[in-house]
Amino acid sequence: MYALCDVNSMYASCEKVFDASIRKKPVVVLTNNDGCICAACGIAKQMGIGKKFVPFFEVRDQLEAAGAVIRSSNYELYADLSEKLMAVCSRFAPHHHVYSIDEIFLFYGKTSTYVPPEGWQQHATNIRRTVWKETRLPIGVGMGKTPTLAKAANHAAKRIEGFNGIAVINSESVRKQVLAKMKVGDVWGIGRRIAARLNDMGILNALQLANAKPGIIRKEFSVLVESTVYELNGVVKLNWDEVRAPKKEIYSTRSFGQRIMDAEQLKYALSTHAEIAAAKLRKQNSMAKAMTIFAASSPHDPMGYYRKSIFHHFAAPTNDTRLFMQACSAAMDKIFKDGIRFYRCGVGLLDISDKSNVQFDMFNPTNIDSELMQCMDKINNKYGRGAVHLAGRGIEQKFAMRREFLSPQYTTRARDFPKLWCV
DNA sequence: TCTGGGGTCCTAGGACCC
DNA sequence: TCTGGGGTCCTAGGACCC
Repeated sequence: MYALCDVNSMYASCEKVFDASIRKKPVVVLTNNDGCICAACGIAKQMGIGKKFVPFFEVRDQLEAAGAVIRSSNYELYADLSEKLMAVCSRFAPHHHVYSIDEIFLFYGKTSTYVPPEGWQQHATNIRRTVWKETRLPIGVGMGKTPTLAKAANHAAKRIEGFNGIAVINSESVRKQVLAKMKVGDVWGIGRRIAARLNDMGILNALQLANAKPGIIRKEFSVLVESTVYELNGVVKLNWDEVRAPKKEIYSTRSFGQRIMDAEQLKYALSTHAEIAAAKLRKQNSMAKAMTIFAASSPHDPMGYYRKSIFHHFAAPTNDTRLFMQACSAAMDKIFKDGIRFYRCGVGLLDISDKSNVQFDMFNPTNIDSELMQCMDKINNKYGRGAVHLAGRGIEQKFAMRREFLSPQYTTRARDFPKLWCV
């Protein structure tokens, strides 16, 4: 059995955890740089405001007229609450995999006969109640025989009337009931494009997709969509190891708070991304043998779109931030161009392999897992990202994010700790 | 002011080489 | 009858997810 737990409009819910005064108001959270809307609480959704990924400046007036509470992304807060959430959920199953900041897969083992003493329905209820009690985050719990069915159940838990946050697909009748009420585009792995083509073929809901002939789906689309068909029928195609497979590419990219036209600042930004991506790489115990480094103007820039990327090979697989930063410096000459209003930049680590499979290179000893990097990771994990960093990313960064509506750092900054007991 | 998210995986097609 | 390389590597962009 698989379970998927996820938080209802995570970012908006997090904003409500420490601020009781906004719990009954429509809350809308913006993306980095206050660019777009990325989350809206249930109340806001009911009012028809807060559509995901609409540019903020286009709907600002409408939101203010509706009396919405507007917040910038307070990523430190969400990450911290996410960690607590994952700790609670993971207590309930022998295996877990954190899938995103607000989603966790639970796996109860291959033996399909296992049922918890209290039964699946009650088990799911217990997870949901415990999470609410210990974190004050509302979650939906979906369970099914495959990851895709667990996802579908989770969708039903939140969207289909009568489920109230919990859905367990453990019989044919429930499976059909849930899938019949689910639009094919809401199935995990079916995006806008494929959904439109499926609709043209007369496949409108998830049950119709489940009943389609796998061979035909494979021919029309891909092996991936074919796997989805099997999974909807309870046949596991995405086994546990695949669900938690290490990443093959790791990126760190961001748009700037303000446009950048200065070479030094661009280099600092790229170095910062190298640092972030490298830490992610080490966290999954991998090494990278290649890297892509890019910077670009805005696609909306009246001067025209400029984008330049540089591909860099390392002599041997590495996870050393210093080498990644050197590659960024070397790429600068080719990427930077005077007069370009740089809007975003980033790096990607490619050609990734597991650390344990990497050979020590006697001519290039920097590829070994250095103690310095391990030490940096330890300090940063304990005191927060950037507690220590290499000088290459600059002391004074001028491209900080725009976060005009930031809530207090309730959990990560001493002076912002909630003081509700004084009220 | 004047605004437009971030991450991962996959692939078509161009550049380059022999 | 008509046609005329093939392989590798990188880049840009699409598709999907949250």
